[in-house]
Amino acid sequence: MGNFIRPLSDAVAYVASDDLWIESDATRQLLNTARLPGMTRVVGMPDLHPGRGYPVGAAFFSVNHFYPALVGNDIGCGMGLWQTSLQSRKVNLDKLEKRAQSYSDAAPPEWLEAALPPTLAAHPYAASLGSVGGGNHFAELQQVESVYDDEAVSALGINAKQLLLLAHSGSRGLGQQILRAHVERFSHSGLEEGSDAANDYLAQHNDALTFAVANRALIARRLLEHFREEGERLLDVNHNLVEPYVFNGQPGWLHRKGATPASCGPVVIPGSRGDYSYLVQPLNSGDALDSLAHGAGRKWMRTECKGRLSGKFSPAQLARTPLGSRVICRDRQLIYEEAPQAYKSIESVMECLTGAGLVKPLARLKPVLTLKTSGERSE
DNA sequence: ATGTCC
Repeated sequence: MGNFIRPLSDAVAYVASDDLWIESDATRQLLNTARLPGMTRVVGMPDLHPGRGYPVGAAFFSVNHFYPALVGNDIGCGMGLWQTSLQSRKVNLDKLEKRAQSYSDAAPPEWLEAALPPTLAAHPYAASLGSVGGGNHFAELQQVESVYDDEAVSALGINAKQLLLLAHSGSRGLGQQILRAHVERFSHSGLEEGSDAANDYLAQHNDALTFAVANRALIARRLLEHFREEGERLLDVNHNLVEPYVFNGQPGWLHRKGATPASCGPVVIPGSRGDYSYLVQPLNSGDALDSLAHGAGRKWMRTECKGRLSGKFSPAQLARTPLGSRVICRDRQLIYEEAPQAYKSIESVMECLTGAGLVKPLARLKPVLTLKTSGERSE
């Protein structure tokens, strides 16, 4: 067990194995971030990779102060899973792909007007609701490929003969605006627990969490309506946030920067669009700050993907994956940035999580159709 | 990551 949770210093550890790809830049960022005042425990997940100053795929515990800059711009980013009424064996992939081509990521204003409750309709960022966005966000139809625990899978409300819908998105422009306003006043320094500035940030942050959960629900609702299917939400968890937490009996603040909570029941650890995803039951993981990987994690920087892949693959070729799934993405740059080759293998990440005793796999999910329909971007 | 720098 201890072999998979590896110490880097007194306060810092990371979950890894000999077969896992971890960039030295990422562990360097992990150690740097651990030096912030008040930081007492830092754990890198197996999907750890370098970010802008702070690494992605890690959990950070601090006392007395917390750090909005560490949470980042996408406050409330997370994963929602829906059971759909689409029968797996009846799916015609060509037809499904064609139907998805006519889906636009931005929700029509008249649709939003009818769909939003009054509290959300009045929100300044209401126009973003129901849209997936860019970067690593996606909506994906998945087939239940293997079930390892029938009872747990049924208890979640899953019908293994019907497709699942996984939505990965966040608070869109809202979180961006909250971070920008914070950094303008306080740069990257922390906020003192209980101060007016801290309470003000937390109020905005919590609004963004609610907004992000609603966004994922509206994405699912729009997609299900588009395919004329029914659906039911099975789970929804945030992996970018800061929350009160007690570590070794000491109250403080847990920052999740791409770190899925292990304390909210079963969750999905998604692989890249060309790889499997795993539905898992989290196990006790106080050593890992009650956190899990939030995906496979990047292997290549965004800026190097097109150069490494465009000579070998056309965008049309990358719209079909090794597992037979289809990808809808109108942004030619993103097709390369989000290619399966740019990500670690999900098996290598899962080996670390199971090896460290952090999860029990419940089912393996195979991608069928991945949607990333954000608009054209030239270069 | 982003109602993304016009």
